[in-house]
Amino acid sequence: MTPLVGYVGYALRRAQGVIFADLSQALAPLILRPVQFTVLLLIDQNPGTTQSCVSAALGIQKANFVATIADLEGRALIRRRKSESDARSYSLNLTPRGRALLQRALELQSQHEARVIGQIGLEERLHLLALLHRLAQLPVTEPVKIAARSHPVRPDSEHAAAKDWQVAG
Amino acid sequence: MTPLVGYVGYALRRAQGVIFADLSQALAPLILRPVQFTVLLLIDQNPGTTQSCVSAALGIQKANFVATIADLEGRALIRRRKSESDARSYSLNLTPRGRALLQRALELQSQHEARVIGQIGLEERLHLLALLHRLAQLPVTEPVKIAARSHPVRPDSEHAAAKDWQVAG
DNA sequence: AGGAGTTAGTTATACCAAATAATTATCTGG
DNA sequence: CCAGATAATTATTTGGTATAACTAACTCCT
Repeated sequence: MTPLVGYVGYALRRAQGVIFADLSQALAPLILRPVQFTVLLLIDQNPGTTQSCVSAALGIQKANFVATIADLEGRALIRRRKSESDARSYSLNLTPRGRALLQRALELQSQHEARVIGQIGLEERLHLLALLHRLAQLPVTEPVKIAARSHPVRPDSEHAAAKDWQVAG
Repeated sequence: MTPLVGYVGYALRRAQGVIFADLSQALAPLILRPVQFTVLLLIDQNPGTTQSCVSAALGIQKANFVATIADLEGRALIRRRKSESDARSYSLNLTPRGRALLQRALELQSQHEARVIGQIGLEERLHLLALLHRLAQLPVTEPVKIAARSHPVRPDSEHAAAKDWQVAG
């Protein structure tokens, strides 16, 4: 029933879902989601960076990034201070607590990568990363949105719900 | 700013997004989304199949599949008939119009795959598919959901500055 | 034959991620 | 100094997914 396995798009989607689930599971004990982990990591490696920088690096719109950063601050994992050089922006740093949590997260994440290596091997993992990197460089034309459906489910149905666009993070 | 490229999860996510966008774009002239394309393809290759079969094959919950199938039927691309052998289910088939559209979609999709090959080459594409297949076989423990944020934004945030956001509990 | 339990399809609902637009405060370049 | 750009925030909308409940029809078991 699934001759789709021969399509790159489908295979990518499947693999992405599995890997994401595994990483989510790995970080769950820390009450950290993958995106939160990467935010901590980026701040750690770029002390004093700003919300705009981090969100841009992750491809997240700054508006949607506010709640994420506010949560991490609320958990005392990061600190936000008015930037000296630019009063509009905040400079972000990890708190000692954030650094400690990141340390534990990195261990869990390396166990996750170890599972990946268990599936495909050390050398093939590097090969995969190279291939994915090349794929990601395919020129992206501006995403044209298609209406969820051309015809209402039921003409008389008030708000026919249900959508069919895939992709999740 | 992105040392994340060395992580399989991140690289997968990026590549998946780009490839999905390219396929979406490719199918846009037909007002077909990737998932609709795959539904048509599966029905074409499994004439008389049911909604449950198709939705299960695609990993979509049957409840969320209703609107998708209703739309395709509304566009006269598929036909739904009460199954003879099981009056609960519908048997699905493409209409001539659906078959014609699928044909055009397949051409556009093969152009899409050609672009993929343009990025990584014919042989490497097969290699990639094999690697992704192995990744997808990583045992998935039941996805443990983590709350989007542990500390919800204040409900009455009319005059709430960022620093006022509270730690819930 | 007949009821218990199951399955196909449907509806309604809730949740969450992402996109958009508008606002305020601040910076920068001519 | 002012016009325009930028950082952060808020509110809102949209789209995908998950869940529960319901109806109708099937299966199995005795």
